Amino acid sequence: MIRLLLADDQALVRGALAALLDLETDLEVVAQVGRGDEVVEAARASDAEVCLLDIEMPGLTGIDAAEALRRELPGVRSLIVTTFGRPGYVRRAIEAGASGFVVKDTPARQLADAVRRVHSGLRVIDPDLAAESLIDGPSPLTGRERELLTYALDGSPVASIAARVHLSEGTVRNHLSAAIGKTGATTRSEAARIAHERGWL
Amino acid sequence: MIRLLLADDQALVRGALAALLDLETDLEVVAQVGRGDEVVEAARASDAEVCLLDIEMPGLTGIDAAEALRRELPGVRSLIVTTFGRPGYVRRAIEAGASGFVVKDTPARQLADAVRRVHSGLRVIDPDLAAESLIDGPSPLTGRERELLTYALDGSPVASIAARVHLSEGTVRNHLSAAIGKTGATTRSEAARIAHERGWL
DNA sequence: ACCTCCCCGTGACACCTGTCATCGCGCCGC
DNA sequence: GCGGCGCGATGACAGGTGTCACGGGGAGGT
Repeated sequence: MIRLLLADDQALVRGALAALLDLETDLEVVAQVGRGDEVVEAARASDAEVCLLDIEMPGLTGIDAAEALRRELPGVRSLIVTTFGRPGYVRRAIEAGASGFVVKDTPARQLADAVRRVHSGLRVIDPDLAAESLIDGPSPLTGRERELLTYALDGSPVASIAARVHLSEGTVRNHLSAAIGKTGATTRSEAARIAHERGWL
Repeated sequence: MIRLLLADDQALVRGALAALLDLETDLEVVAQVGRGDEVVEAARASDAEVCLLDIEMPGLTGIDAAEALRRELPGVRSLIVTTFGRPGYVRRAIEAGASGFVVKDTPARQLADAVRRVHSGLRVIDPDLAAESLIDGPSPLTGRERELLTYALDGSPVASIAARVHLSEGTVRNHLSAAIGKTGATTRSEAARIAHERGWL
């Protein structure tokens, strides 16, 4: 009997996944949480063996939760199950110690298998995503560029970004100009969108 | 026995919802599709009574699918089940003839109840969303403004938008300026983001 | 020590953008 | 018929934006 923890902020999806996995005779959902910062505690309390983690969650990212799990409960394995197959996510998930990475596009019947493989110590990574994350490599953005791009995501003017980070307007424009060059964009908001799609933020 | 059709582009979620709903003794999932433009055909072939429709799907929006269902198979009721509780979505869903609107945040056990109510002819609408969609009213955007905002969503410069719709650069700027005023934004990409969040696109 | 890279800043320049006033056209509704 | 409104367009202007050249400082590697 493999003991599972589910973490997804959408209650309906969480409950549905639980129903799906409980149909398998060798799997048992022993905990469900809706926030990333409740994962470690719930995993400890429920004595889970494998944690299915969504990435976009309040409190803590699924990737950060995987890292916390590796640190606090090294015996527990994590499997990232997410909507977005952003190449950068795969890389960061693996670096965070996750044992698997599947997108929510995969057929339902393959999920249980993925769980079993992860439980037995194997790595499960969506092959298309693995290839994609290899070809465009790691993020070329520096720390500042990444930060400023996240602030540019909503289309704020440079002046308000500069105020938020306590920097000169010129400096902000310089960093963003560099980011625009690295993403192949022509506008800061286009650059922000591209970086976001690739999981660089 | 209530006959259900599930439409969601994420295979895992679709399968999981099927598992969840099949646990109910009075419900039966008789069809599953991953595209909006396959809904009507599948509903007819499977003789479904209630259709659970996600909004964001390839081919056809869940809202448009609901409209097509009302036109082609008036006896079939639709229940929108979506990730995003954008106020404008609720309004458009109701106008398209949908009988219900729930977000994927709702507890799993309430979904089956929502299905039963819709099947019995009642309307099921998330109360918070209903209130929200009343207070900020219908979209104030004109057709052109809406179209240009969708092109502005990715942060394209005005010049490329103008080229795509075969309009003068000045005209595009005028329309976008109007949209910026109506959304309370200060930048076209901020306006695009706001309009998108409210379901005006 | 030297080089490289990231960070922060300034100044200047060309270009893009948002706003406004003003025009003409066509389509409704009253 | 006349006003209102959406649509397309032009011109002009202030201010925002992207780019480049050039500084200086600090951390890390050889």
